[in-house]
Amino acid sequence: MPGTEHPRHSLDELIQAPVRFSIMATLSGVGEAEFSFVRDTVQVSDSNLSKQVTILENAGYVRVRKGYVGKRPRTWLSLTPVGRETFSSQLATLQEIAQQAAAAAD
Amino acid sequence: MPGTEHPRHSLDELIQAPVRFSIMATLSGVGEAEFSFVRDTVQVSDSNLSKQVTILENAGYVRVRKGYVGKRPRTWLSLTPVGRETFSSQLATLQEIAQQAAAAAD
DNA sequence: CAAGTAGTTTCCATCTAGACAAGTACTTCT
DNA sequence: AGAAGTACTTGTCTAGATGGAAACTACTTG
Repeated sequence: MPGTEHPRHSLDELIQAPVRFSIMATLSGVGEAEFSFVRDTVQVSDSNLSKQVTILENAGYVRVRKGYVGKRPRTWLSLTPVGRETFSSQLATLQEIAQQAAAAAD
Repeated sequence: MPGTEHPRHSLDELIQAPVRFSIMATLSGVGEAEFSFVRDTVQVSDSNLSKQVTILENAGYVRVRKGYVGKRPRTWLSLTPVGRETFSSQLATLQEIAQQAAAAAD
């Protein structure tokens, strides 16, 4: 099908990056996760996670909730509905790219 | 499910990059493809494809065969067995991540 | 001989991840 | 009370990745 745009072009650049993809993937598997849980799961430094989360938050993909456990501050992260939708269509696009290859084989 | 490793850890970063992922996807659907076919399918410049293919070749994922059509030089690309295996497990991992995400959405 | 083909390589400009250091605002320990 | 620790946040800096444009290679064709 010439003239058709390759599905790669509809990938979301923001969550293409491995670290952000991983943060989204981690959050997609749970409802809400603590900052430290995500940091340990993705294996990234505090500062890096903090920065990437800010980017994701500004994009409207991640919700940051601050509260306390006892008297200590704590941060919880979760996907917003938009973030969840975006991540799932990113995965769908990836599958589409994989399948488009099979179609081209004819 | 705490304590369980998130599937994202088994993603290969080399083929996480959209252009390389797309090249692998294109090649996975065919036995062997011409350089120009891949270039047009993935919609990437000659120079970019040439560079990415070198990276994939050095990684052992793509085989580059040079020959002639008539008297003109031509390059064919194909996945090596390792490349094919790597790409297919990348897809399986993506699928797994998608399923976890869907499960958490309930 | 000029132009074209099929890539390849170089130059460059941009973008980004991630390390490291320091800062903030408390809380807890001694 | 003062020192140390907790839970991030922010600033600075650098190495590496990306990709377009243009020059280059080695022929072939008009």
